[in-house]
Amino acid sequence: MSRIEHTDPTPQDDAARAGWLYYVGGMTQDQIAAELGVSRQRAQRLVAKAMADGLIHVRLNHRIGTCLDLESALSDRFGLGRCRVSPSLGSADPVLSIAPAAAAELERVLRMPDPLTIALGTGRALRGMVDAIVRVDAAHHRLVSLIGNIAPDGSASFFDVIMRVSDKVRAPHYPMLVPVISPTGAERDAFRSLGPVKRVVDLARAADVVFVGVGQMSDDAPLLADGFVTRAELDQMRAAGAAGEVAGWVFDSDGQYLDVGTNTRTGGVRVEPNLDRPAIGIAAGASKVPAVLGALKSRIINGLITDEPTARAILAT
Amino acid sequence: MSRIEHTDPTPQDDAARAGWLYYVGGMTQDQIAAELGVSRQRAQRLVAKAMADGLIHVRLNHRIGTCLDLESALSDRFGLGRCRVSPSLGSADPVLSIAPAAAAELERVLRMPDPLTIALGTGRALRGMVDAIVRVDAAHHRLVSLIGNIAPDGSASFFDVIMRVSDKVRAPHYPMLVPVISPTGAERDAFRSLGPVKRVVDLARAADVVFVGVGQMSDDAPLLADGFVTRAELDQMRAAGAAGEVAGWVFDSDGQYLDVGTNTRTGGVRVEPNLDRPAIGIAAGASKVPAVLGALKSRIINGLITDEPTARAILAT
DNA sequence: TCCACTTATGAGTAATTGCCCACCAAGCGA
DNA sequence: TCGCTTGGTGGGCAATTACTCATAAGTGGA
Repeated sequence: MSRIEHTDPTPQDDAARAGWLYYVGGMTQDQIAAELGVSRQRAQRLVAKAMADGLIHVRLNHRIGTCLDLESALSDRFGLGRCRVSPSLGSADPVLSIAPAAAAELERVLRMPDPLTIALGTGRALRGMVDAIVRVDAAHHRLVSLIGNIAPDGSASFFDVIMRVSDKVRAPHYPMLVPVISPTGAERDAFRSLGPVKRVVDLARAADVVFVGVGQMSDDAPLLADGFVTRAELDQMRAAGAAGEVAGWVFDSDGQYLDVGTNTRTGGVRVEPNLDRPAIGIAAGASKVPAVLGALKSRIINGLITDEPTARAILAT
Repeated sequence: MSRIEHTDPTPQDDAARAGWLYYVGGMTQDQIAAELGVSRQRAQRLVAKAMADGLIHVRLNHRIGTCLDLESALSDRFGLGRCRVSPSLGSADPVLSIAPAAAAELERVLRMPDPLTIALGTGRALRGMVDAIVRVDAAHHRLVSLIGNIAPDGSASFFDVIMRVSDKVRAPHYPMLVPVISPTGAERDAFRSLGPVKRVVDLARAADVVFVGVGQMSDDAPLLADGFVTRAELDQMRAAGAAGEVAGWVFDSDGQYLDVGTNTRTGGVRVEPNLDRPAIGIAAGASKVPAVLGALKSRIINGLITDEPTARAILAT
């Protein structure tokens, strides 16, 4: 008889087991309570915890006809290499809708056997994507950040997309150790001239795949909400035609990068239009439509993951 | 403005959408009913249908410590290349427990970019695995059956594992057009000498990966239940030491193939012990323990996907 | 055209779940 | 030691969901 190492189940183990019994086994919480020898209330809490901790992954295994139609319409019009349209979730946060689709796409890339350099932006959509991916082993890939990781207030909490992916898939990650937006162009250039920064910049520029969010420049602009640009700067850039932003780089409604405002001081790497490698935009929401449209027009992104209402709105223009 | 092809949503589309809203969006059935413009009862039925049709995939994204311990104990003892132990689902059918784990493993293989020949057996466990896989595009692989597809009663319904995989992943499939077990050895040999059969046999023998169920030889033997062997043949083989069966080929408690009973008339390809390629057994249940143990001992299988109680029982011997 | 038969629908109802709250036990600073 | 916070527990209850059943709506064959 073999000896089995006996490790005590952690709270997460219990939650995982409860979630397993509930979602896969289809048992009632009463039955789970009996099986695990705990109270029904505890079983309920374990099941809820399993969900909250993302231990249980739910994914839709059916392409809804309407969404497929939208995908092909978008692909045709903008010549996209990759396009996914998730069904709407009604009035709920659209990030919830696109996160699983984005996660599936990132996983697909991560599962490629040849070593790749994967460049990532930031933002709520990317963050949702990361939370939704399952742990896969992808230690042969390199993850590189497109955007600086030094925030005006010094906090870096918003910029842990790359770190979280790295955590989950054990791939080496290369954060870009520069301010997202420097106070002056000179300071930005000073950072850029540092050897380690240069290397990360070169890596990002040569990335085999790019995943980015797309920011709007309306009053709810992420750049404004997160304190990277002031209201005055936002107004100035809007006056110059700003319609959207990718990795902090602002462009107009035709997807042409501007030469004004914070664009002269942005620290990260710009995603060049017409890349010959996949540059996938992940964005949904009514206010993002002009931004996404611009990025699609000039092919700053050549792939799109969005939701149904956004897809319709883009096609309606 | 682009023209969007407008295909009417199929019943499955509605079900998928309802399931999406319910499981991903976390909406109540009342809300879904309002969103889709149907009655609450209909929403409930759509959600149930989405689940029943396998449109919603639920998977556990956490390795429970206890199961990891069992996996390493099994790997150590039997020198396994691959080993997965699923948490038990209590008294529920163990196939439900191992199917998702088996599906994940098959998907992993299907996602490999180099063309592979994948050999498959049959049985309830394999059938469960197939039902649990998601649609991936794997047209570059070839699927080959290890076991004949002509049943004594002429029906082939039980043998559609390979066809179902093929359906889901669009890979070419090569069924073995011979009786599972022929009435006489001579007839079996006659089938085997046919050109098309020979080619499938050669393909199966050279398979890069093998997935098989493991059958028990106790009174609930699948071979008996499905009418491939008679009670008398079963008793004869048991008297000769039969402990289990893989792809219809019967072996003893040490995993040595027997030369008696139906083994002289079995139509399919035998999985040879000590393959240098993965041969993964998918089996769980108390009555299968001696069979699995035998197959592990002689390395007819060098990988195992099972559940917690079965793993414990195997290790307790 | 009608009838037997299957299939879908909505009402009602029992089971199940999510959540609030009062309680308890352990840890901790005064 | 005491009072306080923190984290967990189970009772109770309202909300939500699953199931049963009677009925309506089709469907194919005579």
